[in-house]
Amino acid sequence: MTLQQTAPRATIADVAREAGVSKATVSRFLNHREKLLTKDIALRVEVAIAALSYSPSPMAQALKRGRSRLIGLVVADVTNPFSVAVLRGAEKACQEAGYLLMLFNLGNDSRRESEAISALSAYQVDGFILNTLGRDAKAAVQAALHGKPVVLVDRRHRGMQADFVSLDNAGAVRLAANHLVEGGYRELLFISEPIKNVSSREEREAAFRSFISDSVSNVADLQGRTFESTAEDPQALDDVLRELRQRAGKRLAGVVSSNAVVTLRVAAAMARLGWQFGSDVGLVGFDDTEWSPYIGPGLSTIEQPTDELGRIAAGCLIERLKGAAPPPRQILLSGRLVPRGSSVHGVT
Amino acid sequence: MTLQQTAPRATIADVAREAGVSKATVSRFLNHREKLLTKDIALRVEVAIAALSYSPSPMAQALKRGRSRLIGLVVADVTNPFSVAVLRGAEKACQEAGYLLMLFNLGNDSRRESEAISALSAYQVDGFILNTLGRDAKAAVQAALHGKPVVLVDRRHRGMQADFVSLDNAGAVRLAANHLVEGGYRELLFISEPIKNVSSREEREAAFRSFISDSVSNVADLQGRTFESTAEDPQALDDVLRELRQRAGKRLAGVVSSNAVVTLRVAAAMARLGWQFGSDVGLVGFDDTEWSPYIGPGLSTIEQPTDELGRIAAGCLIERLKGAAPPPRQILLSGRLVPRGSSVHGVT
DNA sequence: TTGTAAGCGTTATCAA
DNA sequence: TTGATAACGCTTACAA
Repeated sequence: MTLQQTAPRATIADVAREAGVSKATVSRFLNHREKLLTKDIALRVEVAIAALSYSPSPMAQALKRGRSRLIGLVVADVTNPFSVAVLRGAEKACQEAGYLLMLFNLGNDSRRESEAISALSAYQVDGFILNTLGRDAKAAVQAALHGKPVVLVDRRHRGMQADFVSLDNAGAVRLAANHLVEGGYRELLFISEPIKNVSSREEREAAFRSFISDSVSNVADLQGRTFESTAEDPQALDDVLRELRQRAGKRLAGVVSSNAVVTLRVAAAMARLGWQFGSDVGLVGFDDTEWSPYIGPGLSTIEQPTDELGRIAAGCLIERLKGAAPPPRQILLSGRLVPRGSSVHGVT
Repeated sequence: MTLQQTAPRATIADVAREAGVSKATVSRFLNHREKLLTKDIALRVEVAIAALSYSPSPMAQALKRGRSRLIGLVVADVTNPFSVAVLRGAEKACQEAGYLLMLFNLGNDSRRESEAISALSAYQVDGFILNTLGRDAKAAVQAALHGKPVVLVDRRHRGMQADFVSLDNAGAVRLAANHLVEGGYRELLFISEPIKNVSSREEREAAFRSFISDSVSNVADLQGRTFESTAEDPQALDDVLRELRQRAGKRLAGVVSSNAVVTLRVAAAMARLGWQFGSDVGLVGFDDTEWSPYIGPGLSTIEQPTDELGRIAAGCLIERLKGAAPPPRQILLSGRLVPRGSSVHGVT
């Protein structure tokens, strides 16, 4: 009875033997190609490589070179559609550049951030793409990085010198809030997950408040508040929405939800209250998802260029891995308003 | 001006020097712990390790041992919520067992399957979790596997001997179709992405047809057909749905959609037609998503135990990596019906 | 232009 | 019980 009798991978030594040359020659053929190689020797090596269908072991190369062609991706929460979308863009760009992705999902447990980085670091990843809370002890993280290039996506880390790729949060919030105001909504509520220490949430909330205070000169009866929603207490939303309409009185009440997760919570609350988007409460939500068009009268959203974000993040990293060393950049991409029924009053 | 002056990782040699012992001793301390070690030497090593905060290089270990504590995950499409959910379960289980995940996304391009496997294989991954089309040339894939353990999720590969973890498709289809019948729906349509060569789709469609022929003895006016929907021609759905209601006549028309992607397409078509789920067309869709409750009157779904699927898949693999070698298993998990408004006639 | 040999950080074999 | 030493598969001085 034969078990799976798979020939082990051919090594550089095998190729050398097959071609009747030294390992060094094979290595040179692989790495320096045209330089320093006689035509016929090169040919013999090439043939041998093909014959054995040899390809070098990245592990061994990594050990020797100290570079692995691996990129570590740490994600706060693979469940978040935004993270997945970024992941997708990044993965694509990495593959195209011949890098592979090592994935570490924090499952929203920010304490595991340095654990993640150490684990990936141990595997000699050449660089990191971090889409994490950034709450972890900076020192620990920094240490584990060992001076490897990092690009931060969506969330800054205080005091970490690194490329940063993100949505233009301030612009996007203005887009959203302004759209509601133009639709006639006057009593606004910004709903976010817990804001403290998460840069993107802080930026969005701050932008919302500035928008309100900046606009109040033109739109006298405009008001705005913020509410932090948690997964543990979704019901609290019901009360908050009721209060919102109460405050609104005869004016129209509108909500800006700060990501898709929150949007879904709002949708749940609306369902519990028996209210309709648009007529009872206006809504513009961050993150345009595949399902946005089909909830209620269609959800108006701020579409993030997620694919671009992931791609650019990977691009920044790969550029540095190729040796470039520009000063840390901030790359802010604009969001796009996708208006649908949820921000229109008087449509059922 | 000091550049990032990070001390390089400590090596086993550093530890040996620090402790005044040989590398072999340190290695033994790490791998064989209690056996063959004098108390005080063990202590010295332990102290040295702590002092240098040393941890062994998995790369070097992989090179030496031929095992990497890496698991390769190949996903047909990270965009598919089902894949992400499985990914999440698998990633968790792997992390708990001390494995890291290397991710390769096919982006629905099945031709890259063997490319993916070779790439991961080159990095000495210890095993594979495959959630792929399984359409690729079997030989190429098989070769690249090099006899490493594999577990297939959701999709079988013809002639590949491997553990297989999946939803009990037949049972789930019966659950869905039967629910529609009990709700009074009589003219049924099973809508799937292109079926050929994708085992889960084939199984679901076959189960649907058997359900119809099995039930027709009890429910005389029951009819059922199948439609294959493509991303390229979503509009075709409109016609199909119109025909469906036409065929139904006075009977109620119901749809079973075979995954979340298809469900969304149906929702789009319904919106274009101005029809309501439940009253105009009944629906039960595979995959219970976060947004299912909020579309129309709520979408009735078949919930897959995705987390379990991922976790079990990883579990099977890890078991084999620990040396167990049971014959290939098939693990089928049951789906759960989540009834909502879309399968109830007469509710708006 | 090619080959020899050392070394990347481990583990495993053999002596001591 | 511990320590040299030789691999693992590769790259790179240095020699030839």
